[in-house]
Amino acid sequence: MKQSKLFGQTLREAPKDAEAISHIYLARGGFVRQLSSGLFSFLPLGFRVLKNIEKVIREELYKIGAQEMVMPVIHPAEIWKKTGRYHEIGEELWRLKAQGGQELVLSMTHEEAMAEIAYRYIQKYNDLPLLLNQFQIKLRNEARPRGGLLRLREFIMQDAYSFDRSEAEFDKTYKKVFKAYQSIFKRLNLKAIPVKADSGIMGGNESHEFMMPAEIGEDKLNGKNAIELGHTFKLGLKYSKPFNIYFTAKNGKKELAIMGSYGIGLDRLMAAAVEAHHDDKGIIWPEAIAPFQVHLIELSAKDVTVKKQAENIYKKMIAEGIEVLYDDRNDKTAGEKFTDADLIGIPLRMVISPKTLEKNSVEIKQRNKETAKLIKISDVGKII
RNA sequence: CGGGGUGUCGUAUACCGGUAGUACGCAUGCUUUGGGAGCAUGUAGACUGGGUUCAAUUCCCAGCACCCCGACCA
Repeated sequence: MKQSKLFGQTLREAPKDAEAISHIYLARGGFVRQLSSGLFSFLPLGFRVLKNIEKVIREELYKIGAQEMVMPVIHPAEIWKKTGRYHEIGEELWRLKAQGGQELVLSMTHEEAMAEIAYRYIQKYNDLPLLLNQFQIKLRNEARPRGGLLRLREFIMQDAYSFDRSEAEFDKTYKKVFKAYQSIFKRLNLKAIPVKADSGIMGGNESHEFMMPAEIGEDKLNGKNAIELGHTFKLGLKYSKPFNIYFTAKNGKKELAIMGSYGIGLDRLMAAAVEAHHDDKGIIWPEAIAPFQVHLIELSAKDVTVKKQAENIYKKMIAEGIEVLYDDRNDKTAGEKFTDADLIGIPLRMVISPKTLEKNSVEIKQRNKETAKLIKISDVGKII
């Protein structure tokens, strides 16, 4: 991607409403744009991060056999009445009506919608165990959205649902997802401490929250603030019963499937990554989710050779499938390019200028390191 | 939902009961290019409604929006 064409703009000043460091940097870097309270648009840079987060989660869940699908965000109120949650949940559940009067709700989570599917398709012993996953919008009529992306009215959630034949089988599944979640947070270089939690309105037997210590967090962990990155639920028969999710066991008898659900908020995870990885100049993205792998910067002035070399390197990297943001802007000074690069936070910065070209080299610097070093242009391919 | 606060160019802000200013951005030109460049010329703004007043962006009231604290929270 050529930066001269990149949609979005870095800002010297954060919008005055932004208080959370993640909100400030994501807004200043041109990753997101607030539409309204708790509602954000993702600009190209932010969207790339979001998609990378999705990719990491997808890979880890795929490893444990999750199948991906997707369900609607508008549900008939009927299925929420079936479990009683239509009346248990207050204003946070958005309710609306279709033409003709059908009562609908906006999905704040998908247990009901999933149970409705499971009821139809789970029939025999061999249909289980089953683990289904989706990335889908969640809508919650929050009394108070806050902290930029930390608490939203609309957000993208990875939510997986498991169905098992016995408690023992479910325990295995639960542990597998639990481990997958730990792998996900590890790949994002986030410290996520699992703690037993109240399952709240989700019901069921037990749940675990994955908590990341952070000053801005709104949850408590050993008396300190923390951000909830994910939540896993042992739902037991809470949804299986009202939705009659029966399978025929080996002995020919009908038995209820045991259900679990597992969720990670992608937007919040993105904000948490910034909260955990930044300095006073900007974001330091974990490699796994950085919007680009390499930030190539040319400081050519009027030196056409530098420009040409930069273009060459850019094209080579593209050809090799390296995700590179190429700062080809002619009207920006070195200082401004560096400042933008620090703010945007791509893990590896590569500078080519008359100075480096004299030595047939480019300068590389990791965003999280202080020192830069020169490498030969011919060796650029090996570094990445 | 209770409490508090704030609404001025795209962004951050200043001042003010009587002509709304600055910086950044953006545009054009010239100069410039290793840590947010210089000069010049442009561009663009008072949340909405009502009240007080000769006159309201400014004071008062209401609404709306946003932020913060709390309650709630998958």
